[in-house]
Amino acid sequence: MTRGKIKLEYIANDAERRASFKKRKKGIMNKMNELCTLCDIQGCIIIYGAHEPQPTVWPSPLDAQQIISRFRELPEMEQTQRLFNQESYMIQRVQKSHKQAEKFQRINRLTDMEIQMHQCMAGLSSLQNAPLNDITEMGCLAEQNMQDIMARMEELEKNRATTLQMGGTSSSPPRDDAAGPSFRN
Amino acid sequence: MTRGKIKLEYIANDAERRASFKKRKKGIMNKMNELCTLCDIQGCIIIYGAHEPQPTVWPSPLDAQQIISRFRELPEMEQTQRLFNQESYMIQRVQKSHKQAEKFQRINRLTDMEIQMHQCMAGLSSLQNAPLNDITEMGCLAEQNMQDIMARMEELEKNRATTLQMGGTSSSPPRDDAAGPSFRN
DNA sequence: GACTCTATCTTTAGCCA
DNA sequence: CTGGCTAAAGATAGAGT
Repeated sequence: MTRGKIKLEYIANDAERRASFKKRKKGIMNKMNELCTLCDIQGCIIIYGAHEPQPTVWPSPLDAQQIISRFRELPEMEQTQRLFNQESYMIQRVQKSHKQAEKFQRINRLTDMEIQMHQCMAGLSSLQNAPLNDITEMGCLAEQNMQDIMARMEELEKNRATTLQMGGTSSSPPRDDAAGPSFRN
Repeated sequence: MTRGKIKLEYIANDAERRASFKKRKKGIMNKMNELCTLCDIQGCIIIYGAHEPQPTVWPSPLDAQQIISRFRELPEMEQTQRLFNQESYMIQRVQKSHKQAEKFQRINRLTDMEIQMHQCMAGLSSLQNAPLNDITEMGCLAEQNMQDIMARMEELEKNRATTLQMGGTSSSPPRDDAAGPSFRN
C-alpha cells in the first residue's frame, strides 16, 4: 500500500522491526563503505542489535579499535583543549582515589601511571595513525615530548622504589607542574 | 549529464570529494538516527574527515564513549583474541620499520615505546572504563602486567641512554621475547 | 569554497513465495 | 525466517548561484 514512507518512530511490531533493522543496518554499513572508499577517510560504526549478542562493527572490530583509540586520545588542533579536559578528569579521578587511598597505595601508583600513559599516548596519537613513511617527521616532533615523558617516568619509578622501601627522604623534588609534561600549543 | 551515478572509487578531485564527503556524512548520520529511532537500538559512528580536526560523532561523544565501553567489555575470549591481533599488528609494524631503520634508530626507539604504550593501555583499558569502585580489584589484576611493563620500560630507557652515548657494551641483553610482555589468555 | 536545485540513482516498506 | 520484487521515499552528483 503506502509503499515507502513510514513515520520516524519506534516500530512496535516485532517482525516488522526486525526486518527493518536488518535492511537498514546493511544499508548503513554499505553507505559507510562507500564513504570511506570515495573519500579515503577513517570511520567506524558499532551497532548493537536488540537481540544480537555481538555488535555489528564496521570496518572490523580490529580497525574499529584503532579508530576508537584515536577518538579516545583526541585529535590535533583542539588536542590541547581536550587534553586539558581529559587531564582534569584524570586528575580528579586520582584525587578521588587518594581520598580512600591509605589502603590502596599500590593502586594509586597505577592510576598515576595511567595518566602518564594517557599523556604519552596523546603525544603519540599522530604517530599511531600515520603511515610509516611519515614517522620520520613526526618522530622528530614527538621526540621532545618523549624525553619529557621519559623523565617523568623515571621520576615516578624512583618514587615507586622509594615508597616501597619506606625510606623516602628527598631523592626527587616534585615539580610544580603537577599534571606532568603538558603539550604546549 | 550523467547525473547521479558514480564509480565506487576514490574521488581524485579535491573539491568534488569534499562536497561528496559532506553530503554523505550527513546522509549516514541521518540514517543512523533513523535506525536508532525506528528500532530502539544502541549504536555509534565516528568519522574522521580528511581535513577536519575533530571527528564527527553520533549520537554524541559522550554517548559514543558509553557504547565503546560496552564494545570494549566484550566477552573474554573475544577480547583476548582481539588484543592478540592488535599486538601482532604492532609487531609487524615495528619489524617493517626496522627494515629501513639504520637511518632511523631514534625513530625505532619511539616505535618500540609505542608498543609498550599500546600494551600498557590495553592492559589498563578495563581500568580506564571502570568506575572507581572497581579499581581495587582490577588494579591487583593489572599490577602483574604493570611490573612487567615497567621492567621493559627501564630496559628501553637503558638502551636509549646507551645508544645516545654511543658506548653501548652489553648493559642489558635483549629478551628473546621481542614483543615485550604479552597478555596471556 | 558553501548553498540551492533537480535528475537520477539508491534505499527500503510492504508484499509475496 | 530468508530472499526477491516493486514502487515510493530518500540520497546525492553535477550544475548553477
